[in-house]
Amino acid sequence: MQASAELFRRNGYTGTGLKQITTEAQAPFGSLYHFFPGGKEQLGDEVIRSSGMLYTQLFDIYLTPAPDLVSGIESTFAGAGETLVETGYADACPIATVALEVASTNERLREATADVFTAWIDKGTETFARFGLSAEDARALTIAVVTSLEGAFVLCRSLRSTEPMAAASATVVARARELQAG
Amino acid sequence: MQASAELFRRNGYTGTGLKQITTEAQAPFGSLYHFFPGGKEQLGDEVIRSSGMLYTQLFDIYLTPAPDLVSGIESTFAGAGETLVETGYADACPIATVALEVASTNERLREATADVFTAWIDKGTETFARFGLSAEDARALTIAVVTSLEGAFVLCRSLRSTEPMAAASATVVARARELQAG
DNA sequence: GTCTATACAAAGATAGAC
DNA sequence: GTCTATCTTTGTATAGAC
Repeated sequence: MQASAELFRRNGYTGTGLKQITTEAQAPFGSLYHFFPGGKEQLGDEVIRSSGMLYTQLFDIYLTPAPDLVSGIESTFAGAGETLVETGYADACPIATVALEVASTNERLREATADVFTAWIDKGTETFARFGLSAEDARALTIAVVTSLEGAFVLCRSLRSTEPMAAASATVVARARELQAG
Repeated sequence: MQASAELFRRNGYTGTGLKQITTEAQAPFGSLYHFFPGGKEQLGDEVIRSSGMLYTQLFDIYLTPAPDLVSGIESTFAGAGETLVETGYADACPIATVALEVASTNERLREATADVFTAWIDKGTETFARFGLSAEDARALTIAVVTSLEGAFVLCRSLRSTEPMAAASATVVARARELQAG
């Protein structure tokens, strides 16, 4: 399950074989179908949900303890950039690659990714509201953070540079200042 | 080639079979290896570059003729949102899915996607500079546009909603205003 | 030179031995 | 109940008929 998340994140859903997963996890092949009778799709579903939900806590790590909105956003993007560099631009969003792969091809998995993004947005909205934003503005800013992060991951991983992460950070900060000014 | 681009965009690189491509294109299987001796990787390389470079002209369509920076950006995001809705959230960026899939698994294709993004950034920087921004600011704003679009595609396709596109648009507009004010 | 037919490996899935 | 061995399909790639 841990190994699956890692492989899906780096190689995608269609790019990861079940044999590869059991080999990596040092588990016998048959046991996979014991724990996941629904096969690859059930495994994918559960991996998306668990690894996605795990990321919800990043809001608590980076944003909740921040002294103000702007510094919270800046440290979030800085943290994402560091992770990218430390892992050789491999580890980024746990579900982005899979989300794009399945969006038009597998409805069950598409819904799983949608549920994860929805959870992130709800959590972020709640967190940003504590900084004095209206519910509407807090939601818009959260979506801005998530979309900018996701887009930055695409460009950073392709270009092997953190420049897009910095540009994305400055952009969201500008929006945060604008919303905070009212 | 046209059919390949369509399939790669919707199903990804690993998710698209060569037989699927020749069937869709109503071409005999053998002819694929006649035109692409390098097999799937060469085909992928050429599809990424050609479909990616084709998108460069979107800068000329949406941004160049715009009366000002903000309305140009707004019409770009609005256009992306319309395309998404019209195609049932299938067609978005021609290379995003593939870019994430190959970023850590296929160096040749990763470079192809990087070359495309670099071309977009250079083209956008040039376009934005005409609106009076410094080269540095024009580049930062271009990267903001591309990352926000890419991230919005991820969320919009997963959630089947254009809300992220609207949030991304407002965010980039805020940054554009900030840069223009100096 | 085009294309059909096939080779060979790897995919997902299952049956049956332990 | 766990896992090995196998089945079927699908993938990429190629050889050879026309």
